[in-house]
Amino acid sequence: MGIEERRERERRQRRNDIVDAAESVFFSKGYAVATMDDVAEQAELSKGTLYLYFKSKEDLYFAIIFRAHQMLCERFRQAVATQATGLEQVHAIGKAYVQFYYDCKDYYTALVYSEARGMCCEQGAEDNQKIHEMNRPMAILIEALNLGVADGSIRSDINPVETAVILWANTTGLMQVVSKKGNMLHNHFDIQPDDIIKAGFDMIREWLTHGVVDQTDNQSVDKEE
Amino acid sequence: MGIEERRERERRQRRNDIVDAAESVFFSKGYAVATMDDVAEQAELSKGTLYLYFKSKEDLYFAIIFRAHQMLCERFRQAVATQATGLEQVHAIGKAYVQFYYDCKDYYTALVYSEARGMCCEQGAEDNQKIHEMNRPMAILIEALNLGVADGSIRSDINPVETAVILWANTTGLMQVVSKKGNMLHNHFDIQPDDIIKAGFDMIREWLTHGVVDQTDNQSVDKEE
DNA sequence: TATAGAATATGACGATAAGTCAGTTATTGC
DNA sequence: GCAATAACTGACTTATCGTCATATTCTATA
Repeated sequence: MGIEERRERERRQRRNDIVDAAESVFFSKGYAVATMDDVAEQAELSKGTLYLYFKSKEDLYFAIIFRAHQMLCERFRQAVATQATGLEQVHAIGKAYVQFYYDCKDYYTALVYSEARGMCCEQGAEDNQKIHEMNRPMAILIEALNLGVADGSIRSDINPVETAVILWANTTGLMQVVSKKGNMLHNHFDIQPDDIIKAGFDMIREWLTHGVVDQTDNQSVDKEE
Repeated sequence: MGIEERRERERRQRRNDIVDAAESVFFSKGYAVATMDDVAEQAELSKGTLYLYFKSKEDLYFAIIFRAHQMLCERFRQAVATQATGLEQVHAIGKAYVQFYYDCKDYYTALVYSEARGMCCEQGAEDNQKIHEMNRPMAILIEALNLGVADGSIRSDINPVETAVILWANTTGLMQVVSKKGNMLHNHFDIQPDDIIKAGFDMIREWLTHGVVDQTDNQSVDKEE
């Protein structure tokens, strides 16, 4: 009997509809200002029903954050797929993160919110499935670094896991600064956000290739002394 | 007549007492959970009085954030004062930031809150005095980088302002990751937060000194090929 | 010293919004 | 058709921010 299955399917669908409504409301008014009544109205449901599917307003935001993670992951996967060497994969991941910021500011904000809350480890995500899902970006980065060390495009004296954490930290920090202080940097110091991002990426690339012997291209290879 | 002056002094004192009370309450219960009634009780004042000195709960938190900025600045100044070369000054600033995190977790949290809100430029700080004060850390960093380029301890092909922004972004990103995901990193990837911090600093140092000719010490100088 | 007026402080109250729950409606199995 | 189960509702409770009419304290002056 497929009734149970259909019920389950409809339940998932309804849940999804609620997240859609929440997204539209949270993104347009802002999470803090938006109310659960707003979401209920948008979803054409009563407020009580929302609480049958999500245990709190923040839990509902978690669902949006999870979507953001999945979207980012998908972009990372695509970025990696287009590049042959580990170094270029790492670079492509970084670019994908920046592009994600420009394309999906609201999802990016949700991601930052989750990082600021220290999710994807202890609270919020009870089941291991989600924990794994949320560490996926890091895993992709580690893979790319491993490949880079193996194919010789990245210096071999690094610890891929440590390096992945550092690159992740650098990139998120960079985007955080650009997104929150971009205007100030422009007004007070007369520098363009894009230049900052480029310089940050150059630094990483230079460091990752420090001491690497050139093979195919002569791009960003050390030539001193 | 010094009455006006005394009034002003007492007003400042009262304001300060309120911030003290708010600190004790916000830090022990957490900003989100703490209520203005809690603060009022701790300050031995009525809630209404709080609003004579601060226009909102968040405004009161701003005052704490400002204290945090001042403390961090002071530590940066001291860090710089103990070092002779620009490179070591930069390193000392980074260490001071990490130490600030370990010594003053609550103030650090307040700082992160302010950065996440994109303060120290548009909202929150109306007067230019405070804006300047809150960009001070960056200014100190730029100074150190300029010195480093001048004294030859730092490579000369960098833009000090851009570099300061990048180093700031890297370091805040690093500490953010360590503070929010430290446990996860330890449990899932078996790496120590301290190792991450060290590796991140090593990367910066190596990059800053890339191509620099050794002079007095042989620490962290390029020696490949 | 007595008092008008200014500065400061109070706490009950209004407004808003998260979260609950007793009751209603829809669906399913028999 | 009907009992049982699942899904849904919206009025209500609770919590807390911020306000404001009122009260208190302080100061200058007669």
